Formats: sequence, C-alpha cells, structure tokens
Amino acid sequence: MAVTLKEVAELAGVSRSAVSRTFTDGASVSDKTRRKVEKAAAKLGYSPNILARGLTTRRTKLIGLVSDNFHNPIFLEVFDQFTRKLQDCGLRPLLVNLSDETDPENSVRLLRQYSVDGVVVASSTLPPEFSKAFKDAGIPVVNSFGRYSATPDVHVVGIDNVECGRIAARELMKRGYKCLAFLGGPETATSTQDRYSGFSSELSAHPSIEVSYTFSGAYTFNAGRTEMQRLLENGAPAEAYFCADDVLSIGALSAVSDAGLKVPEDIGIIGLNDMEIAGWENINLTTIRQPIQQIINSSVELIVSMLDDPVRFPEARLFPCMVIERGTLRAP
Amino acid sequence: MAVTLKEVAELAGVSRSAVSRTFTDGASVSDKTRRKVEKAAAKLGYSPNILARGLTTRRTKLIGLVSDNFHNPIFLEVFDQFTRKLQDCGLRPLLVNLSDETDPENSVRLLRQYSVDGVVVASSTLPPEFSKAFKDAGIPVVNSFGRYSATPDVHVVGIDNVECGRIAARELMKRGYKCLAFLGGPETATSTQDRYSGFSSELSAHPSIEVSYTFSGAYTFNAGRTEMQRLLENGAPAEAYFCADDVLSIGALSAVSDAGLKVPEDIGIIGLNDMEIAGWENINLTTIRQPIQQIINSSVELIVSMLDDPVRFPEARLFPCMVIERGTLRAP
DNA sequence: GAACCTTATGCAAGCGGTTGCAAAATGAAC
DNA sequence: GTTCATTTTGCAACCGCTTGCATAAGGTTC
Repeated sequence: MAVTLKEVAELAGVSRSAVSRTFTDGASVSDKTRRKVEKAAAKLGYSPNILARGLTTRRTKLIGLVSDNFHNPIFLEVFDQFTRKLQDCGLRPLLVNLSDETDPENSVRLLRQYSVDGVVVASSTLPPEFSKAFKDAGIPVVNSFGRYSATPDVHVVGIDNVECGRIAARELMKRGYKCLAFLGGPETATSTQDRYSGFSSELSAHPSIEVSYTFSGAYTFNAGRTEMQRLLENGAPAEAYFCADDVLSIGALSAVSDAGLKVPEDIGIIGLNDMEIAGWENINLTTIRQPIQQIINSSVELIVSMLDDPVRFPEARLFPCMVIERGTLRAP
Repeated sequence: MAVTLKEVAELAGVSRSAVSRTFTDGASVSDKTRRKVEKAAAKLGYSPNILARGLTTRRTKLIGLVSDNFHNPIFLEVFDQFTRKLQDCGLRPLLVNLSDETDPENSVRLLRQYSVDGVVVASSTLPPEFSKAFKDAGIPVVNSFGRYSATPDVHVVGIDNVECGRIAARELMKRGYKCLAFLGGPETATSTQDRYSGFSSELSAHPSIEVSYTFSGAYTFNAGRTEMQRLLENGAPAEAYFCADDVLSIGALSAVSDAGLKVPEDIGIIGLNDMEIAGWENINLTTIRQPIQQIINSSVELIVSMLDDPVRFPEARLFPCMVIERGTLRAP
C-alpha cells in the first residue's frame, strides 16, 4: 500500500539517494532533480517513513509522555497543551499511562524499544528516582510538575511547592484567619510533602496562629470530601483550610456546605492549581494558580534542546504562582 | 547505548537468526539455544527494537489515538481507559490532538509516516468522513463515540444518540413536565444533531407538550451558562431542559442558580454522559450515562481484530444508555 | 579550450531486525 | 548402523531509508 523511496526514484528517473536527499533538508541536490523528485513524489503521494529513517538517523521524533495522573481534571489541560506544543515542534507523543505501576523499569524498557528521542514525565506524585531511571538508560528526560531540588538529577520544571505552601499561609494570615489547617493529598506525593513543609515553616514564625495538619488518601473529590467530613464531625473546625489541590478543595467545599456551613463566612478554603473548573461560577474557588502553560512550553523547549545536547547539565526551572481570588476566602 | 541483536548473538555464540527467533513466538528454536540466548540477552539487557522489527513484519504495535475533545473532562476518563486497554493488548497509543484542524489529510499522512497499525478516532463531534479518510488510506480505523449509521463506512462504536434524545424526552414527560426544551452543543456536532432529532421526534407524538430548541457554540461550561442566561433573560423559561452534555448542563445549572431559581423546584435539567463530576455532591446532576468503559473496550477489541483482518466488514456497535437519577429533576 | 574548483550524483554498505531456503543436526524405525 | 522424516540452524536477502566516498557534471578563470 505505502509508496516507497524506490518507486519515487524510478518514476523520477534518479537514484534513491537523490530522492532521499530532497527530503532531508541541508542535503545537496540541484534544483532540477529536486523538481523532478517532488513531482514524482506528489504524483505517488509519497512521504518518507519516519521509522525507517530513524533506524539510521537515530531520531524518531517520538517523545514518551508518561503520567500517572489520569484522574485529576487538570491533567486534561496538561495533555492538551503537551500534545499541541510537541506537535508544534514536530514531535509526537507516545502516551504511557502508569495507572497502578510505579516501577520505572517497564516504562524504560518499553520506551527504549520504541527508540523515543526523549521522555517527559508529567507527574506531581512520582518520586525523582522515577525520572532518573530514564536518564540512567541514556534517554533525555524532563520531569514536569515534579519535585524541585537545588541539585537535581534530571531536569525539573514546575513550581516551587514549598513556596506555594508559604504563599497560602501568608494569604490566610493576611485575611486575618487565626486558626488554620492544611489538608494535603497523599503523604507519599512529593507535591504534598513540599506544600506541607512550606505552609508549616511559614507559620512557625507566627506562634499565635493555631494550626493543624491532615492528609487525604488521594488527589480526588471524594478524598477531600471524606476528610473534611471527618474533620467537621470531630469538633471545632479551623477557620480556614489550605487544600493542597483544587479537586480536593472542591470535595472539601461540598462537605462544608452539606454540614450547613457557609463559605467563606464560616469556613475559608484556598486550593492550588487553578484548573478550569475552579473558575466555574458555581464552584468559584479561590486558589493558587500554577502556570501550566509556561511549565509545559518550557518543558518541551528543554526536551528539544536535549535532543541536540543530551548530556546537558540538569537544571530546575521554577515558575511563580499567584493567588487567584474568587469566592472562598473572606476579604482581608 | 542500545544493545543489538548482533551483540547478543556474538555473546551467545549463535547466529543472529537464532536470537531473532527466540524473541518471536511461534518460531522454531531448540531449548538449548533458547537458553543460551536468553542468558546472553539478560546479561546485556537486550530487548528487540520494535520499530526495526516493524520494518519487516509490518507491525509496529502503534495505534494512532486521535481526538479533538481536549476540553471536556469526560475525555480524561476516555484517555485513561484507552491507554490502559491498549496497553493491556500490547499496543501503544500515539496521541494526536486535532486542536483546531479538522482536515484528516495531515493526520493521515502523519500516522502513515509512523506506520501505525491502526487508528482510533475518539470524537463525538467529527463527521464520519474524517474516519473514512483513514480507511481509504488502507489503515484500520474505528470511530469511537461517533455517529451511528445503519450502513457505516467504517467501524463505529458508541451510543445511539437518537435514542438518547428519546430517552431524555420520555424521562422528562414521565416526570410530568409539560414545557420542555433542548439545549444542544454546536449544531455541527453529529452527536448534537442526533440527540436533537431523537428528542424532537419522540415529542412529535405528544402535541400537547410544548417544546423549544436552542444550541450553544461548544460543549463547554461557558457555552451552557451563556446560553441559559440568554434563555432566562428572554422571558419565560421551559420547565425542564435536556442539555446534550454534562458540562453544558453544569453551565446551565450555574446560570439558573445565579438567576435566583431553584433546581429542581423551578427548573429541571437532565444531562448526558455521566462524567465523574456529575456525581460530585455539589453538582449532583441527573444525567444519561454513556457506558464509556464498554465503548472503549469494544473499540480496542475491534481494532485488535482488524489487525488480523483489515478488510473486515464495517459494523456499528451501540451500547445502551441509562438515566442516572440524582438531584436535578423533580420526582415523577 | 584547458585547468581547476565546486557542486551533484550514484554506488554500496549499513541501521536492527526478519525470513525463505537449503544444509546440518537430531531422532525414529528397522 | 542405515535410512528417512523432522527439527534446528545459518546464510543471505530484504524491509525503507541515510550517508561516506568516489566519480561525474557544471562553473570560473585565463
């Protein structure tokens, strides 16, 4: 079915090299033969087989896009942006869903079998070691939404989760809340760990503020809701909560309103991410925006630059977050 | 970096064919050489390059997953399921984001360049001709969530959108609503067209019921909200609305409650999809469930079967939908 | 038009595999 | 120990494309 180089060469009356060259830019072909070849190619509907080409060039233009966050609506935005940006760069995402497995071994083997040019690990929950495995296998990798380190093993682009914790703490204090609480995701998620540590360290300088900490089992609506229900049943709740994720926040909101309490009058909530849904008028969540687009653009640019320079020294690129004020915190 | 067949062969002291054969099942190798080869392979960490293999076998195990629905949260569930199911079958999804372009030409060329074994077009908005283009290019294709046809050009698996329209109409009548309305997605989306036609044809048998129709620009929250706001401003609203999508419904809900009206007391709303968010307690949308998992499993099974039998006669697989009762319709 | 320098072209080998075919090894039957 | 049928094995060609190298074709200059 597919038409090959050889057929084009025959039709154009030139050698196979000639047609190969007209399809590789920077190669030396005269205008005359180029025209002949292009005409023949157009007639036959030829376009080169990238995979066969990759065999010799060692470039497949394939990028492994691996993630374990297939349940957080924000990741639809993430996939949308990643695919678009990669496509703009002439690259193709090979999607890998980690679902339950978190051992890098299989993914590494798999993506090697497909000779991907690089890998982006898009996850806020996987440990840095996961991404490291690709590097060790000689595959360029960037970890997006991953944990910041001053001395990263691999490229990391994302936000400063510790700083986000601080921002949340400051924002809540600014609004005069005296009794705060942190409602995190899974304790194993690096993002929760860091947000926790920023939040608590910022507050440690303010001993007059009362604060408590709790974690939910996952970054999901139900986890947030259940945890908030539990908190409400167990006596006096805090005045305001920093929920370390928007979905979690929305779950918490729903528990609060079911308990007959009003937001922000009785309880304040601030989330993190600013996913599209947070802006829906019937949710209207005050939250800390994570600059997804910048993170993704930067990630892709980084991976692109690694294609030419695979041993590039690992760097961390962090983008600032900002509070998006909506309706779930009282006025200062 | 990558270790090749040849190196394994040398280490094991056998021919290249021998090691190739131990990695192709069904090939004839003695236990003795197989063991030698496996040992050498393990030692070197060898696994075959699927792309190089594909050159001769014409099988890459790559499946193009193309979609233009990157803004509807239900599609995160769709991508999750698709990737998992494909992975279970030993296939790899090459994701294509149609974003704005809807001309199949580019996608066809692209996916051919990557020698994908098949394509699944996951979209409720693209016309059947889109998928047809792959078939014409000789690539096995199934259109998931696409438009049903009694004589389909390509395999279609999804729901009977016309029937869904009927179900909605019946459900609303059952609950005693006398003044109904249809709030669709874009008029160009095949799913909206069909839901519309089912809804209206069911009602045509009940002339006593008043009914009106309107369409929004997209399957998005804002589109639903804006459209509903417009309706509420323009005089007396209907008693109940069939919004042809959950996101649309949630947008409509938000407009209704902003207008100071209560759901379901003042206005009833029924959606379609039953995405996860519809079940969130603070949304609590009564809706028609689309059996996503079945659709996806069936789609993948179909594409798998086409790998062995590419000219398989096109069929349509439709799965029944059911009303999921929550809180946005009054009791019968 | 000869001499020289570029620029184009084709050949052939190779990328990492698979596979038809013929030869070698094994096993069964006598 | 033969003979013959059945596996196993290796050779070599091929999948579709690129690329180093040697040669051919064009261009300049005098």
